[in-house]
Amino acid sequence: MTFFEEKSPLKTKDMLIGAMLRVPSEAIHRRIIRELNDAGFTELSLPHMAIFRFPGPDGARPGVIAERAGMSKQAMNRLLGSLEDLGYLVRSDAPGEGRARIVHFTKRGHAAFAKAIEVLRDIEHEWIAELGPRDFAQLKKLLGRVWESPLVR
Amino acid sequence: MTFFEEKSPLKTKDMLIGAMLRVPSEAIHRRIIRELNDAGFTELSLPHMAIFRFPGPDGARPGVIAERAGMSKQAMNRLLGSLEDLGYLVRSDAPGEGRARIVHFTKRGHAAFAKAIEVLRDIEHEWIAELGPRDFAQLKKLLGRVWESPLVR
DNA sequence: ATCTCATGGTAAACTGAGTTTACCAAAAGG
DNA sequence: CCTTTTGGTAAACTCAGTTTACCATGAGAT
Repeated sequence: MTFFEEKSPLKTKDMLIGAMLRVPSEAIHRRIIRELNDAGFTELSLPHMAIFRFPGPDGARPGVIAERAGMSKQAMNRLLGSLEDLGYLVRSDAPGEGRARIVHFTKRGHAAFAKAIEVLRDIEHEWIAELGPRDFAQLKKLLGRVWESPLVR
Repeated sequence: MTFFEEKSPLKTKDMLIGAMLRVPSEAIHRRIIRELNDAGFTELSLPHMAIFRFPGPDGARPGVIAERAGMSKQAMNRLLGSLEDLGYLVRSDAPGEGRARIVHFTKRGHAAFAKAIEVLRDIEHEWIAELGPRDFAQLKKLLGRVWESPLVR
């Protein structure tokens, strides 16, 4: 029996905003990884998503990517190293900027990132089919207002 | 410079539903842990949230809690063990149900869980203040429709 | 010019959370 | 009874992330 098949179903009216955001967010997360794997990017796993997530690492410096992901430069650097070994990206020197380096996707990296966005767009279409285009647009608009507010910092 | 102070600000119109759900969701997550810690529940950390999250572990069996959290029984059992050591809960035999056990909050566990819900309610009030009660209700309604749909499975 | 400091990156040791593999105990069902 | 199913537990292993430490470059100060 899975969580969602329990005897007394969980009522959305009892739910607070935390769970209501978390559950679909995690579902999307899992789906992206699965579809990426199915599409041939088999080495990509959950931690790599810290790199692939919006707005993507291309053209950014490792420290900035780490900061976006909310993790240490060291951890991020290791992740980047593994993705470099796997041929998804390269780190090259940023000329005339001291020790700074810049991350660039390889062809494979671009392909994977494009696939992730494609999956996300598929998901949006499914949500549109479920909610209707009007309500989906409204949902995104409301989430956009949350994003732009100080609530999320 | 933090992520949110970048030169060219990230535009919500470029954003896909994944990031729009993930970012506030993670912000809420971090906030709850921080406030729990500040309120004296200093030992609670991110992994424990797999237990404290809706609908809470009280009265449930370890396997069910594991399933809800999407992790193995073994990992969950270790987490439960640590929370038992910390005095947040007890696992007792479920009489007449074989090897089954039942988790119950202690006083401290109840207090922590209540605090988490309180923080969530505070957050909801802040969102209401930002969006207005009408739009916030609309947001929750839309997320509720997503929850009840097959999209999230 | 050179010294000092700030910045960005890297490396190694440690920690800790989760999976895999394996096993035990109780009930159910032939 | 013997086998299967269910629920829980334990130990070894893996791996991601932090802490601690260090190196290289450029900028500003004296």
